Amino acid sequence: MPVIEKQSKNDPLYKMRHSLAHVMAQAVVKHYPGTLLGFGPPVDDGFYYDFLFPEGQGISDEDLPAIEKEMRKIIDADQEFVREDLGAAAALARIEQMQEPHKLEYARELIEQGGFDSLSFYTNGPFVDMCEGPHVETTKALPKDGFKLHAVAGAYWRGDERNVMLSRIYAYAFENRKKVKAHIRAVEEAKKRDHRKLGKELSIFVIDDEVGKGLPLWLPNGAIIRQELEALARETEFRYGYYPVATPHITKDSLYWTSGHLPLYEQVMYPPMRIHEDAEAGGATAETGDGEAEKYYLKPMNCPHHHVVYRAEPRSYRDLPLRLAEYGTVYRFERSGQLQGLTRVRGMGMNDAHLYVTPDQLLDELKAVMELHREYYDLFGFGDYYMRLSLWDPDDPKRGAKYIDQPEDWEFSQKIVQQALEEMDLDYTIEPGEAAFYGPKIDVQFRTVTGREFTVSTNQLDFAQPARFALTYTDRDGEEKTPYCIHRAPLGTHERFIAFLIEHYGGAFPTWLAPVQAIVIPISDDQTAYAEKVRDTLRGDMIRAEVDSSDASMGKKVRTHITRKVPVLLIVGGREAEENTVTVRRYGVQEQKSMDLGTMADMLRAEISERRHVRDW
RNA sequence: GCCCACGUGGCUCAGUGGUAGAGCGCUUCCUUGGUAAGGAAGAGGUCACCGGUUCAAUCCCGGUCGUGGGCUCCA
Repeated sequence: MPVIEKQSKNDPLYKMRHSLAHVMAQAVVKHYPGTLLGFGPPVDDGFYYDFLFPEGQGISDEDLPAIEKEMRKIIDADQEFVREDLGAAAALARIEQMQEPHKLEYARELIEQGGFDSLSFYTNGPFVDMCEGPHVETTKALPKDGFKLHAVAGAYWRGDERNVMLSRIYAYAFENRKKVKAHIRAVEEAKKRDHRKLGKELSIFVIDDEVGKGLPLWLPNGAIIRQELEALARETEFRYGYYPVATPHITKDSLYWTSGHLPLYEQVMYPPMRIHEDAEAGGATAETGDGEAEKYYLKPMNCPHHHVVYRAEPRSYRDLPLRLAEYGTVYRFERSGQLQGLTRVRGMGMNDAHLYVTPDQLLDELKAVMELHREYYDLFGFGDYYMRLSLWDPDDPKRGAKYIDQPEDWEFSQKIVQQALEEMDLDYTIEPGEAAFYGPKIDVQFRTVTGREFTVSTNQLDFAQPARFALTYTDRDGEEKTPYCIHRAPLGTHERFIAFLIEHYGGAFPTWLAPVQAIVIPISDDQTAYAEKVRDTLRGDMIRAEVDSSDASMGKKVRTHITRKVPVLLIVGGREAEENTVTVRRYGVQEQKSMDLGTMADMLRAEISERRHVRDW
């Protein structure tokens, strides 16, 4: 079964990082007496530890070198890691004596709710920590130059913002100095592919204060990429039997009461416009205190509107599955600290669709949705992603508040979603308790070049919303029945998806997506007319071609357009003009070839229309 | 929103308690050049914004806004 397994704790790197975290904590407590401890686990590229500094004290990047120095002293001191197991009562007494309130809280939870009857402690030198281990034998086994403290960040105790905010110190940690250096270099290297940097260099988008944070403006280059993606979706969805719909950006509050987004989702929605139709003034005026005003919200999701489209006409089982698609623009009031380039924005164009299906169509439709993902991701050449199956948690004491509490619906829908994944032979992880409130989810996870994981596509099997909207179809037995709804968004949102495309290709887009597909470079002004003819020939084939008629030198022009990652450079001099040919220099290819203009145009057109992501001529 | 850092011409970044500089880009001129920077001249900044300290602030202090790294949440 292709379920992805989590990493082992006995991994030597895990032990080393975990032990270094203890060493760092010891160093921090020595420098800042009275500091309290939080958690300090290993992470993918090192470790962190959370601290609560004494009142009035804080820490910043400038303090890190001193802590590193202290850590090296501890490593040199060759402290032994000694494990001790204490029964519940003794363990609690021990922690109380340590005066570590966070550790105490966690220990109580482990004992009272986790059923632990003993807890383990690790001591190295003067430092004791409640910890399940394992650790290295002595600090001497730790690489003195294999770590680098690199960031200070705030982190709420237990990740809950109602709790106190701790100071987290992050460190990179690897087997040796060379590997740390290599990692830091890789991080620097990755920054060059960051979509924010390339987005600026390649004039794809801007985010301007005066428009609003999280509200990107698409420059012509970016708008072209959006159009190409929409064309791809339109064609693909047509082949898969979807119908397009279009719905408005703003909507009265009542729709969101029906859908259940109000009040549950309200904190993520822009506040409503309150509108009072003013007959005398012949327009609308904003109202504040008065209950007469109608409230309109910017839509945070497309599903309620699609449900209304479904409801607009009587439906028969013969109409199902009914697949309604829209690149709908939605707005979500994300907290300012969450915003990040194009990956986290407040206004976004979503590749959305809702599939209304009968129970016996569910499996095939889910599989078709998975196939659609595969088709798209193969087209783009994506390999580094995984599916995440989010289920409900029947053991959650608060499940009634978190989920529609209909166990038999959960059992049925989870089983069928997992079956679809299995039958499509996809790799996936299982995340209990992460489901949507109305059904299980399949998210598709990608990583940015800077290592952050994001959901690109989210898909849900919804057994609850159709009933809220009283959606029905007449079945063959004449009964009115409620359909299931599948939410799917394989291309996610334009914003996030294009961010990934920029990083995935390092800005060197496949020709079909490239804002400028071909640049014609005349060698001298004498060839301007021929260059324009070449350009116009290509434009006749709907190829985005331009002539560089600036008075820069040849070498300069070539350099400029390579820097802008234009897929095809066409050099035309006297010889080409005479022979009706072009000299082709492709991005990333050193050697060039001379080709007949018509032949070149045919090959380029084919590459674009087939949306090839490899350069094979 | 909260913690930490940062905010100098379009971009990348120097710099100083006495009101600013480079490279790239841009404009103009010369150059008509066969594949990753031809040459010259020029324009362009109330040093994010507001307030405070000071004889004097871009530089010091406070606040605001924005950006980046985290926490949480999510497409």
